Amino acid sequence: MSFELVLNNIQKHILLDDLEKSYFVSQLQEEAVSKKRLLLEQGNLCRNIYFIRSGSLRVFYRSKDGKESTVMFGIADWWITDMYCFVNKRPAMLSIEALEDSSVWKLDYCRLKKLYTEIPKLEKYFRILMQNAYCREQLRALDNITFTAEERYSRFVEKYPLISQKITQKDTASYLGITPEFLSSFKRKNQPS
Amino acid sequence: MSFELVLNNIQKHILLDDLEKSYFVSQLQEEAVSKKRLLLEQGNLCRNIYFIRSGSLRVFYRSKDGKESTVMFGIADWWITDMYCFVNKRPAMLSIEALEDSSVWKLDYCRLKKLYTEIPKLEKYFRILMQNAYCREQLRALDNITFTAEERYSRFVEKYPLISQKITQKDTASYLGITPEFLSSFKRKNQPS
DNA sequence: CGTCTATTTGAATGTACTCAAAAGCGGTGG
DNA sequence: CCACCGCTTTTGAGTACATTCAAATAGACG
Repeated sequence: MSFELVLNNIQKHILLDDLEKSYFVSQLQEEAVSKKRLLLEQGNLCRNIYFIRSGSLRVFYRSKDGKESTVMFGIADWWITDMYCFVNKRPAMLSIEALEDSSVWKLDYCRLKKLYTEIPKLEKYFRILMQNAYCREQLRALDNITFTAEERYSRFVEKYPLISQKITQKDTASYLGITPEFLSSFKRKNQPS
Repeated sequence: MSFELVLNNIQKHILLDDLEKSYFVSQLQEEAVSKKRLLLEQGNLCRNIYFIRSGSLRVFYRSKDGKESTVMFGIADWWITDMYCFVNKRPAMLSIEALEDSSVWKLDYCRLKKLYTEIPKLEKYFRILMQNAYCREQLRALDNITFTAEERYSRFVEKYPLISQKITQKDTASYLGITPEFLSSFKRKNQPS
């Protein structure tokens, strides 16, 4: 039942035979999240890593005083979780909310661990995913310390055109680490229509 | 000849037999970098990943107008490189300089690739390294968008006491994304001795 | 000892935030 | 289908955070 997306994603990096494929997908569990609902809530144990089948999600941190910082957005064909808490079996520091009705495949820690021993090639697959994620985050950190808010905004729009189109300015601001008011003010300045 | 450090690092995560160990270390090449010299220079092809035997290094980006942003610091027992350019065989965007006389083991892309096929367990090892690096960078990005410069500074000192002790304020500032003048000004404010 | 770079200090400026209020927009119920 | 409600976005004034530039001081190194 439509495991195409995740299997194609995997096969960009490694080759699985039919048995491995069917075993891999047998370990996935479907979950639907409707708009504005949380897939993971800050404080709860983060048991799963999620592959997004459809929809879009936002991973964010909420500080004690209520300020939200968006760590990442996820769309179809992306893996998403609170990685630190997932791999260390800690209560989540991050929440994951659906920006629209979404559907994911989830894989819990034990199953993933078992998969690594049963299909060692998956180590390579996830090694490459982690490697890409690392590079992405390092570039983001570099952007954060190098550019002004305005520059960061235009770089974000360029890099993630699909995502930046569908999210609200409030969420964009919380990803850039600025207030929605300030984002609004420099968008106006640049669109003097 | 003192491969202890790197072999111990590996054995925190996977088990290699003696043959694998000796093969692995046979692929490493030693390189010495004296203080202020560059191990990698922005623009040059980034062929290697480096394991730091001794000393300390700084990975940084220099923009056209000469402003430097420090991406990371590395001390003994850490792996370091311009990961994005290493895995994509691109000219380096980052430079790596020695903060003091240092010594590294280097491993080039081809050798690492060969090692992955010959000792598949290494996929797990690097998967874990990449996973940790990803988590670290994600937390850093979160810090950058959530906290003020002053808060980021004290969090940095707490998280990396060894590193923060040995580096200059100029380098600290370039890691935090602020000017040395501003770092100096709030350090004074908090130490009214 | 002298040179070079890092650090400090201060004034002026620019970037980004806070708070408050108004306007816009989407969803929901009557 | 329209009216209302809640949330997002806009706008502006005042403030705080952080930079720039310049000059003085302190430290490191040959």
